[in-house]
Amino acid sequence: MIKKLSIEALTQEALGEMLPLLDSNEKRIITENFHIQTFKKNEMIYNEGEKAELLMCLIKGKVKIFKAGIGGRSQIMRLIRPVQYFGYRAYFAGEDYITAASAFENATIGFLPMPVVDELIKKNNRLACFFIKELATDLGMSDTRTVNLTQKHIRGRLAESLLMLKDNYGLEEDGITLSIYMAREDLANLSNMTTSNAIRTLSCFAAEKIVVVDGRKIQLVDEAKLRKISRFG
Amino acid sequence: MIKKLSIEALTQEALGEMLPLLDSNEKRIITENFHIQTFKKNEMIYNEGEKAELLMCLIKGKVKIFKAGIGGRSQIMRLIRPVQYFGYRAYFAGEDYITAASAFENATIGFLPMPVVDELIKKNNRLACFFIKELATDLGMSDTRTVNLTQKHIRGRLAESLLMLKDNYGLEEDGITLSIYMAREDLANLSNMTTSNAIRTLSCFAAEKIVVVDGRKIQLVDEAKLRKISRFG
DNA sequence: TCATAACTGTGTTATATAACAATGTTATAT
DNA sequence: ATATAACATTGTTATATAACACAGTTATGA
Repeated sequence: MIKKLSIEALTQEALGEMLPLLDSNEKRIITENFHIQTFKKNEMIYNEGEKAELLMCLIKGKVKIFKAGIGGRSQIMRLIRPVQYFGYRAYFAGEDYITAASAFENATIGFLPMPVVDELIKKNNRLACFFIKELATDLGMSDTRTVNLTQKHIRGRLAESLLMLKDNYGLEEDGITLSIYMAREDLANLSNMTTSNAIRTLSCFAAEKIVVVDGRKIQLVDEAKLRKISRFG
Repeated sequence: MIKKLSIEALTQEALGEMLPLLDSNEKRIITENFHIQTFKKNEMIYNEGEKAELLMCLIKGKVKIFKAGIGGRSQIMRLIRPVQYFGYRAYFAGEDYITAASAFENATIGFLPMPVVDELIKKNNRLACFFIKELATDLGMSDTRTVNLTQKHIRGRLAESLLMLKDNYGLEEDGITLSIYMAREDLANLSNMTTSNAIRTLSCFAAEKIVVVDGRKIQLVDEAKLRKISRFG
């Protein structure tokens, strides 16, 4: 579907929520500076420590933003879905990247140089407000996440992650299967636990009929219970 | 010093970093809508769940932003110093407060209704960019904090906190005494550990001649070592 | 189609840290 | 000056979870 579209159409697609905020001249500026790139599953999009110079827009696929922790342990900070923007925070803060991003599955990403974005927001206040809202929302989620990851027990953290995956990527047509298929290791990195414990705890949930697990396919059978465990489990 | 200033002067003071970004008309609008309030030590400034309607500016004193966790355990998210803005994130995100704020010591705070801020931002792009930068910086710190609190061991977390306190509030004239005097419980809430462990670990640091502790007065004797422990201890 | 690697699953052990308890110390208020 | 409460300290025990090890399973690619 998307892959059949022209570059122009892809650019339009990539404007996403920003589209209604732009006039035709601004759209022209964007189109002229925009480029699109595809990434294979697990391919790095940017690395910790690199200079941040591009606004990125996920057009297709899934992307994970993560941070290397102590001893090679990585922590998934957030997951991006189409059409969402990412990669711009560091530039706005005047920093290099403090996170890394990789394609969780094959992905199509649009890029726009941040200086261009900067020019645009200096003239278009609604666009500036868009970024303010994005950042404010992300900051709230990050703060909530900090407390969840530090204070909840392992069951609560996993339950929380499963619910977050549902909110973020939704379910298959059957209405209970998570639309994202992740390795146990990623589930662990998302929930701040070891892979072994992610596996064990997920098995527990399955034994308690809260989820049905078939390989990487996870069905949320008893969402109410999951929510209860997430609140305090 | 500050307490002798007029309301007008206090307002000026409260504009802080925003001041150079404003024209005289904007300053007038702010002055007309601005009000100032003092808070006693430990007094609540806003609570979790309340509607967020005011931009706050700490003119004098210290403020802690915290979040109630599981079982009454509270997590200090960040500490505010003069002149810094806070309390605006939730409004921008269209949410109610997800954190609470209280005066860590007697504080003077300026308030400006967020709708006024919104109006100003819509017309003054440099002001909008100011908030973008603030939010982007805070988001970066929050992400870093998430990994620090979840992955570092107890010594590393405490060391990290001590260094953060130094960065945030600086040192007394002697060049080694932290300018903030906090209860062990607060140090614990900052570092995601129990009060007992904050006390124990701080005693350890003292025994290792990394710090000198005298009640709530903490001297950073060996900052290099503290930094090393923070990186991995 | 076989070899290799990546992933999943399970059991065991070690350990960091919370939980609890009890006591000492220092502020605060009357 | 004394009572009361808040805070600091120390020790002990319990426990959640990491660390490790090994085996089985499923992809991957030559």
